[in-house]
Amino acid sequence: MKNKEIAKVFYEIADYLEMEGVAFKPYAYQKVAIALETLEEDVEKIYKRGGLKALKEIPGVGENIALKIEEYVKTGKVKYYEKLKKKIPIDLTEIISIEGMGPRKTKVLYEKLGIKTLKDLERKAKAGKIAPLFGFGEKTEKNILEGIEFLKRSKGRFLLGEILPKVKEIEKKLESLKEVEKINVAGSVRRMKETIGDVDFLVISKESKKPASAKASVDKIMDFFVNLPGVIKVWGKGTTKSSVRMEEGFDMDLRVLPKKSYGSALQYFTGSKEHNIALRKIAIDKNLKLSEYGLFRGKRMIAGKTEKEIYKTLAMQWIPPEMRENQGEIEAALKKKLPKLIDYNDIKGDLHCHSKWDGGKNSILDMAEKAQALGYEYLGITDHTKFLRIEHGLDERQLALQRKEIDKLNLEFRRKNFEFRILQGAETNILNDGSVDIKDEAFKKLDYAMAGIHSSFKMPKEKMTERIIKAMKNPYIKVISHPTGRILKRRDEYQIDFDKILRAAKEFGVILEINSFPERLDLNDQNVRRAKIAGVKMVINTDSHHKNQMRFIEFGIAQARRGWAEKKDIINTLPLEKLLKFFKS
DNA sequence: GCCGTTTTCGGCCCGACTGTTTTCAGTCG
Repeated sequence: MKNKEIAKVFYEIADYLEMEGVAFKPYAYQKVAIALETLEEDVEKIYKRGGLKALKEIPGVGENIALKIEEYVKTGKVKYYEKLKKKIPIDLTEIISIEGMGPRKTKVLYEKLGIKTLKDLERKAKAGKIAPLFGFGEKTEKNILEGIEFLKRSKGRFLLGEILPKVKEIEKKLESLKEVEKINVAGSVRRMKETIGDVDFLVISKESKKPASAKASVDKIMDFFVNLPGVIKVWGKGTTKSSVRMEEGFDMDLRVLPKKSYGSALQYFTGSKEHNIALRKIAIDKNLKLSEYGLFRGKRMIAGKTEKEIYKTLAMQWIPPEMRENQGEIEAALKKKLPKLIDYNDIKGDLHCHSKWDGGKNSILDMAEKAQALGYEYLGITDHTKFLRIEHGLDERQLALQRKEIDKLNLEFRRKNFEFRILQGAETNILNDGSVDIKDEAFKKLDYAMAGIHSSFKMPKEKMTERIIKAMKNPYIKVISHPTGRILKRRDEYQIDFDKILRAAKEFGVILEINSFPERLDLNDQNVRRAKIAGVKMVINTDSHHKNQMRFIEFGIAQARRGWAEKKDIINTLPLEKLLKFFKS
């Protein structure tokens, strides 16, 4: 699947063109990059099936871009892009990933100071060479250094959302080998942590009586692993462990294990380290020894074939991987008081989705059909409101028109006896003074409303907290979307007093969102836990701007589980009627 | 560079914020 690679090239072309000050073209390239990223079908297949003509049917693809896609499919390169890159040979993507740096500033720094990489940038900023430049200043220089620090803190880690699809794909391939009897992903991927360092696969190879054939079997698996598409470097290849680097930049390990200690190895390699240390202490207290090879009494192995067996032998409940952070889960498991976590198929509907009305990719009907395919009972359309002009925010008149469309679709569903309902919500904007940007009359006609911060992120803590709480007091606001505003690997959360926010949420019956978007995951696991303890209800949404993003719900559920949330804590596990009642209360 | 239920040419990408500009350019959502 080359869609993502080509999208990346187009994104970079857009940045380069923007750097050159070209008007409108960057927009066209960006648009087509987004279209490619969310395209379900392999663009290479589309080309092979129908040539340039078929490519041009992709929205945003015209004559020129179709030719560039063709060129990439055929040669793996786009000359136009190579030319741009040659003219200004800098690591553009890396530099503009710093908050506050864009293509134009990058160009100035290249021309005046010869800055090509992040390293150059850091050196020059530290030497105070940037502040004196025309158009720059002390503050810009400071922001650049802070931005670099922030990037360093999250460096070497990848978003779960970026990695998991790839991991699942590889897992499937390995699983289909006839030499593989069992395979699992361990490590932080299995714990569904928001960011991932590297990926660990554990495998049992098919047992054989003859040592020679057993060895051949392992060799086969290892060969297959180090030759997977996308492997750019093989760190090592042995009979029990192989290690590779993928083109995306992350490393993967594969271990082949004996059947009898598979459970203890899975437990050990799933971690977290802190969880394992605490667990081993419990084993020691019972005069046992726990390692990746098994649970031992003296020299005798008493458990290890499965994870369940290990926890059980330690007189504990089995602990879901998402909880294994030594944050109290071990004590709870010893007392047999683990919460019954929300399950991956407990969600009855997605209550934060955007449609074509506000510049999303799909019509309301498209989104509804996807929701039905996911087995949902309802879908909440929550387009942006008017303050957000760039997102084509809807005004009161457009909301009324949208209501008509939704009512019509619902009528149609009823006629066909579909047990499905589209709800009309809105994602309104919390303005600087805490008011929201649509009139009360418009709120009254909605099924529910959300509010979120989309501007002025850098307010002082007190003011920002007050701003959000004022919005919560608005009787029409039922949900606060992405409550802390963080963007992983890019931006910290805004300054808020989260305890105060929780108290207000409880007092005014406002629901906090767990936004499933891989870069957001906001609330994060820690805040989910705090909200649960405070008795604040939550909702797990995807914030989809395209129907294919609705699958992100998995990541939100995972964060909820990491925050110990149960079904009863999450309002969109409710069936439709109960949900509507809840919104009315 | 793309697109057309206002257009095959002329629109698309708006408004707030920030920092450094004394009247505005760059960045972000």
